[in-house]
Amino acid sequence: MAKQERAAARPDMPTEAAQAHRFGKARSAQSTALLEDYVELISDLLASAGEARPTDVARRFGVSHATAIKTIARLKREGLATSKPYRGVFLTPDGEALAERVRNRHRLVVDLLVAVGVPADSAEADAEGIEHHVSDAALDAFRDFLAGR
Amino acid sequence: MAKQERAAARPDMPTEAAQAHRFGKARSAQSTALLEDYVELISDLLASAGEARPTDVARRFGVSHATAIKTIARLKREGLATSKPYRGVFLTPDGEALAERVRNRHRLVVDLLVAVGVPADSAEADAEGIEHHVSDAALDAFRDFLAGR
DNA sequence: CCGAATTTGTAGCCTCGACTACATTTTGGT
DNA sequence: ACCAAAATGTAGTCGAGGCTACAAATTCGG
Repeated sequence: MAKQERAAARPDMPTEAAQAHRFGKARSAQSTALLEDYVELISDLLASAGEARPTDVARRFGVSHATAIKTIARLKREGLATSKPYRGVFLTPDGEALAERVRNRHRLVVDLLVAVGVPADSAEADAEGIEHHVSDAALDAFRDFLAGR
Repeated sequence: MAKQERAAARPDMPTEAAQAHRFGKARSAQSTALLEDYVELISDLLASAGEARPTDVARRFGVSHATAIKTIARLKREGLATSKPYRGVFLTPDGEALAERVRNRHRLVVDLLVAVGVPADSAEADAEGIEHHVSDAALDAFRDFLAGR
């Protein structure tokens, strides 16, 4: 956290609001993280198996099928996926676009982690948690860093 | 949420279960992220102002005081903080130790981001979300990377 | 030192993501 | 073609984390 701005001398400064905003950002990112993961996995399943079934999704995430179905319902509510009863899940154009963005970002994060010396398997696992919190500015920096070496 | 660690890791764990485990890890990290942030902020307030009051904590995080008080109650349940009615919050030794670890990790992440070219203000904001998902292996790598350049 | 403002605490409600248990539909083997 | 197994869907519960509204304690200004 940003304790660079010392509060001792000036207890109530604009930095405080900025800090609150940062925390809010980090928190709300978490609410979309699940949807991003689902969309990415569904996209993968569609590409590799031709279909995405709730049970497969559930198994991949290590959750119960009921949980997967509920989250898929949320995806549908958000306009990212479609499905008809007992017929598998598909992505809307919006869903596909999101999947693509998420995929690229994930790859960039893994590459960056590996580039600074994180072991490949750790990088893969860490990226899973990190990727949802990386800003566009950071992604640009990652790209430049990876290109210029 | 995500309080239950499922999909136990075994040597013969198939890749699918490994993936499920990674996701589970990322999810459960979220559940501790809030506690880490609170502990760090309380530690800062205690150091800079001599006391940590629920209202200050709430304002810094941009949440209602009721939410802050509930989370502080959880901190107490987890053995990280203590408080008596109307008398501010204090950290247990465990809480202080956690705050110290979190502070160091945050600094490392910010330094790493800056080192790979992320603008300082973005780095500070991004670190807020990222820091809770960085493994020890990655932190070691970050340290080496920062040292060797 | 007393009443008003501030702080702190409590209660009740909401959504999300997880679970289990049960019901229903589809699919596959013989 | 049939029945059993697998997949899918539904219902109800729980804790975390958020909110508002209200109640009680503390602190401050006059």
